[in-house]
Amino acid sequence: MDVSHILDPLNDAQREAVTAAMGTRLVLAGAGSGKTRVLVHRIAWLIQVENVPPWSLLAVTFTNKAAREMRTRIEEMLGHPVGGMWVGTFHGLTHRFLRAHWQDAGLPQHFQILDGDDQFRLIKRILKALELDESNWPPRQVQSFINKQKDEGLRPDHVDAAGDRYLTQMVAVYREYEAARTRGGLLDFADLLLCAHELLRERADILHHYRERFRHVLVDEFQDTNAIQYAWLRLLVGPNDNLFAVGDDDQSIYGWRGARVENIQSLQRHFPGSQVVRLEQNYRSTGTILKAANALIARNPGRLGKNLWTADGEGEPIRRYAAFNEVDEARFVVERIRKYSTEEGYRRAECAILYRTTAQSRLFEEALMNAQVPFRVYGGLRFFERAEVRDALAYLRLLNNPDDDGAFERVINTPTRGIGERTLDLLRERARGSAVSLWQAAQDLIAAGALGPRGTATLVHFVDLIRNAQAATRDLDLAETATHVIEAAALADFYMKAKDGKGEDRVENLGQFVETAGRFRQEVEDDEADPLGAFLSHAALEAGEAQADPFSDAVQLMTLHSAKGLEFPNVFLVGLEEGLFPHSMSAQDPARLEEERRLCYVGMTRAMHRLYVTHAESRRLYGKESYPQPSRFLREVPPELMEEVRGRGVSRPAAARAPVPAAAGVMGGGDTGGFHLGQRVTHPKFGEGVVLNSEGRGAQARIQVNFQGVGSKWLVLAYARLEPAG
DNA sequence: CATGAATTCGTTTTT
DNA sequence: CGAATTCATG
Repeated sequence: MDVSHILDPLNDAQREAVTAAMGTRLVLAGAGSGKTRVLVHRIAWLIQVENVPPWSLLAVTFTNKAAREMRTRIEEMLGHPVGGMWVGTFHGLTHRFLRAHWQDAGLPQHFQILDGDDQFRLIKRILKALELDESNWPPRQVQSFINKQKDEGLRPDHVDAAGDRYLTQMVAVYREYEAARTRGGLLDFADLLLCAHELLRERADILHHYRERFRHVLVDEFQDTNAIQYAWLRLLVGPNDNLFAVGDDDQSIYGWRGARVENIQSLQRHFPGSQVVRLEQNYRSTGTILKAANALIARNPGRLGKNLWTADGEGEPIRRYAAFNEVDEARFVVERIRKYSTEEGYRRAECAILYRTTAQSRLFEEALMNAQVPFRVYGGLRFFERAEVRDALAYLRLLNNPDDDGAFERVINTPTRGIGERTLDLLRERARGSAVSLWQAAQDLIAAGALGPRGTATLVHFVDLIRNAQAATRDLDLAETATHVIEAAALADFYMKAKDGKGEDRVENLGQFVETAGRFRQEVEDDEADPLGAFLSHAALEAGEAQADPFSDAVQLMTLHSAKGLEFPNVFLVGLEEGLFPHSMSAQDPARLEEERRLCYVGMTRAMHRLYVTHAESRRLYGKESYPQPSRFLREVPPELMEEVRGRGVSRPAAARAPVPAAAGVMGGGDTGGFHLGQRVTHPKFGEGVVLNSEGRGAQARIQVNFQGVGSKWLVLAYARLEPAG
């Protein structure tokens, strides 16, 4: 077998990983070191050289996009489609597994998936039923509690709430949630893994079968795995010991949603024969960018250790720009982008603006709009998340299973058909009282004549609508069914009449929805027994692309989180200010601060040729002016790698120079002697600076001032001869 | 039951 | 400041 096509494009470390003998391998793949390439080539190596049959391979990723990319690249490399191999996301694969083993897992045959939004609504309904006040029990908090437990593999019975009133109540809600979820024949995202794990754990025969089959398990982005995902992997791999995990502890940025970097260390403990390969040669960035990123991330303790290097040149210095305010920051960035795209021949799509929080995008959107520069913002609503699409989906769900309370609640009055809160409350009460679905309760109340003429009529109308649609679509395919239901419910009319001006868009999306359903039907095996059920799962597991035309040449705007895995010739990392980045919510906890630093590392390593870091000296935040210090991350980059960009000689706007006085002593908690935070002051020895903080009162009062060129100092107010800067 | 006013509350997000 | 959600009123 000629293996040159597999090995020739690889460097030594990559080759070592790809050709490794059987056994568990941990590939620590630095940013831009060819991680996907290694995964793809490893699979090609196993199939073509080690003669591993494709059906004994399982490759798992986090996102559908990554899964698609991996499959495409494998098939390109092999020159033909690979049948039998399982490539997908954790959720996609476990879903497939549970669909095959619904009976063993004790699930209804046509169980459906509860997505995040449905889950949230269900929790709200439960809180209401339990008469818990939402201000004391915020649904978001309850939701994250439940998901956290599940991500740790804990069912309600496993949570030890002894003696803790708060926990006890949370667990009670969790239990009630589980009951409602089970009644509806639903699994949430975490359940997919939890149930798959439990089934493998409890059924030796099934476990044996899958271990025999999947002799090779490969995982991408291993540092992002949570407890249950890792437990599932371990169980599946078992004594085969053929786990090929690729990850980078320095790019772990999802700790807040349950990811455990520690899994990387655990892997080496749990698989004692495992070997580590480091990929440190970077093919993306200039030497300067890598040096800066290395220096930054070196501040984090407890790393596995990795130093990126490049065979290419140093490149340009990192450019740092101190903007007067957030508007100036946006103006500056847009001006540079214009310059690069007009004078230097870069495409606009080769410029990315990366920010910490989504709220920051607006300023850049405005500035780009003013400058008439096309742009694309990532992370908006995706196709299956649009209200009109979710409405149409809810109708399909109701056809599929009328006892789906979530779907019922969503469309009972969409379009408005005169069923209000009071009728709905009666329904809910009845449903809860007799432990039946809302659908069943509706029939019962109609039969009992318990509703009054108006309520009865509207409810009968709705029940008939669903029943008739069920009957009428029995022999129709997916797209025809969707069309029928949209017609029958008069959804298009409803959106057109809504005066939010989005009617046209919405109706167009409905059309696209029908098309999507049609296309799905074609892609799915013809022998799919339950195309509607499969389509609904697909909609839940894959929310689709976030609109926008990926081919247009537009500046890319996104959060640092969504930038992971991408690269751009010109990167603008904006808002590098204390409080914003690192975010104030993470400032207290060292672990979270380290994650912020990794986020910064991820951002910097997205840049190929040029990296800009910007911060504003004054920023309007929540309607108030703030005067943030430059981010500590700026100080953690060696100064010799950076070059300050001066403004174009525009004079500082008066607003930034002389902020509106705030009440003395309020913000810093101390006595400021008439100065206020953010005020510019002069000191006979240290020169000009900005008031940052204060503490103490009277003779003890101290004030912190950040002096230009000197740094920040705490001064005793009584002795410091401070004067307002003129 | 729909509409505008009042109020609240501000990370990161995939499946 | 602005969105998103709740509240009071035709």
